[in-house]
Amino acid sequence: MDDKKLPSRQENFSEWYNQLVLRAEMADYAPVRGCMVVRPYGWALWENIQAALDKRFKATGHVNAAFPLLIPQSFMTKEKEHVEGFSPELAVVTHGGGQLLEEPLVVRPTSETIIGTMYAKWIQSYRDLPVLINQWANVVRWEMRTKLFLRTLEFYWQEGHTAHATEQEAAEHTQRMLNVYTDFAINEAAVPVLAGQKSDSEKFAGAKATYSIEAMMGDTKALQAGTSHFLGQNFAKAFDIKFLDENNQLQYCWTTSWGLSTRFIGAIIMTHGDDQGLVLPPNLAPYQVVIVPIYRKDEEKALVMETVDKIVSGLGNLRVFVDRREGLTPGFKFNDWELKGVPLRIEVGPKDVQNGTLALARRDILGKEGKRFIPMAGFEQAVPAVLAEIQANMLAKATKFRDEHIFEVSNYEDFKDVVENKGWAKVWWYDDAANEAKIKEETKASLRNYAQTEGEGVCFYTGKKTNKQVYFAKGY
RNA sequence: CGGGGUGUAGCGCAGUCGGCUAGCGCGCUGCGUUUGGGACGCAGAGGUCGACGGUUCGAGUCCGCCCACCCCGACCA
Repeated sequence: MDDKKLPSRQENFSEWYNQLVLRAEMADYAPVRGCMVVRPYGWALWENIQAALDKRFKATGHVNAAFPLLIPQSFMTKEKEHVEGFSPELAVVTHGGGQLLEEPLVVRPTSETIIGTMYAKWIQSYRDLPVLINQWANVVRWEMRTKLFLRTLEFYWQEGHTAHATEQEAAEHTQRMLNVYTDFAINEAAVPVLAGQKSDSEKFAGAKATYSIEAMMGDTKALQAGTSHFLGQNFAKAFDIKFLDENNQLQYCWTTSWGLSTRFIGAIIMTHGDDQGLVLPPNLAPYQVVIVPIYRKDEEKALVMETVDKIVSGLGNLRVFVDRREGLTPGFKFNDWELKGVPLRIEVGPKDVQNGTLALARRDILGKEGKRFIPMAGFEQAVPAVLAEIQANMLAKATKFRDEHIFEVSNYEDFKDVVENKGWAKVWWYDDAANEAKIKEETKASLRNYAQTEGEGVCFYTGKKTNKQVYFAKGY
């Protein structure tokens, strides 16, 4: 850990990730197995993710609320598939106030049941619909194997829960929120994702249909980065969520739920990070710009800091951090902020003050290539412009990488080679849960989601005609 | 739950065949010199060697049991 350099992604991607998360001070291991502490720098990134999503939720008509952490155990058993899916991973509270509880309480693994219960109480008429509520919350799932951000016993997320009068409206809303996630991932996080429906075997416990956004990590493994579920009337029936329609007919609601979690931080790290550390997209980075002042003597310091102050006030709308730490060399600070992934570094030294210039160093392009001097005059426009370039470049780079690692194959031999050594396989697929399970068993690759496809082809596995194309890949 | 690994200073590690005062690097504190790509000198602080039990004149070291964490597999946002 005290080695200056990280392990390279090439030689050990997993170790690279673990050390990076710790050393960049994103998170730390908690005293309880499988739990993590999200450190201030990691949480600041999460806050920016929250802000970007929350803005989009509000724009699509949602309001925020908070539902309780503890759920009566009996609630979890009301929807058949939901129980089966979640019972293995529930944390259960059996005692309270020193007494054995009459009914155990589960710590929410997700909130469909408790929110469904409340919706049943609140919804009477079609005039009450739709109900569009989101909550920012923590949830607990007792996972066997954990990894910082990607899978921990407790994690933070948002879960949206909506109730609608018609099937079509609920189905459209499921799609709308999937689009919101896609837009967020691409335009804020610069994480190119493929949005599509999950196979039946991969769908949410209790859903009619699950949709996901799938991202490709730097080791070409797939990460489910967000999900949107069409719940049909499953939960409405289990929790008695009913309304009277315009014709005075009693009907069950159609509901949806959708979530995106702190796992997304893992997606950002593994999509953009390099051997030098994190590379954070300007739109979400806790600090968009770090200024490293360079000086030797007090006279120089005074001059340099005067310029630094000018820059800070000139960049009032940006998240700027000035590294005022004494006793560290500029070189150390450069490396330190590169590890932390700050998109743009501004160096201000005596020579710059004298020449009326600033040195800009881009995080997405290391070394001399990414370093250039700009005139002090007009930096207020130049700096945001560079940030926009970085944002665009990061997306382009990640998209190129992803596209270069997706291969269309038409037979099982090629398929195995691709998912084992090359990346994702895009194939024509005739739905068959047994075959899907067999492929997963044999190759470790899972069906990520259905591609947006037109036309017809021949299933690579069965040779049957089909109009569906899917992505298979090893996943996190 | 299976397989592998690791527990010695905040972090990373060494500690030989059981031996006397438990060491190294980084970090940390103080002072000075440094500062445009991971600075240096000097002086310091910091340890129930994961826990329990055993063998022994003597245990970080040997034996037993337990615990914790990490990695790889079966499940998952």
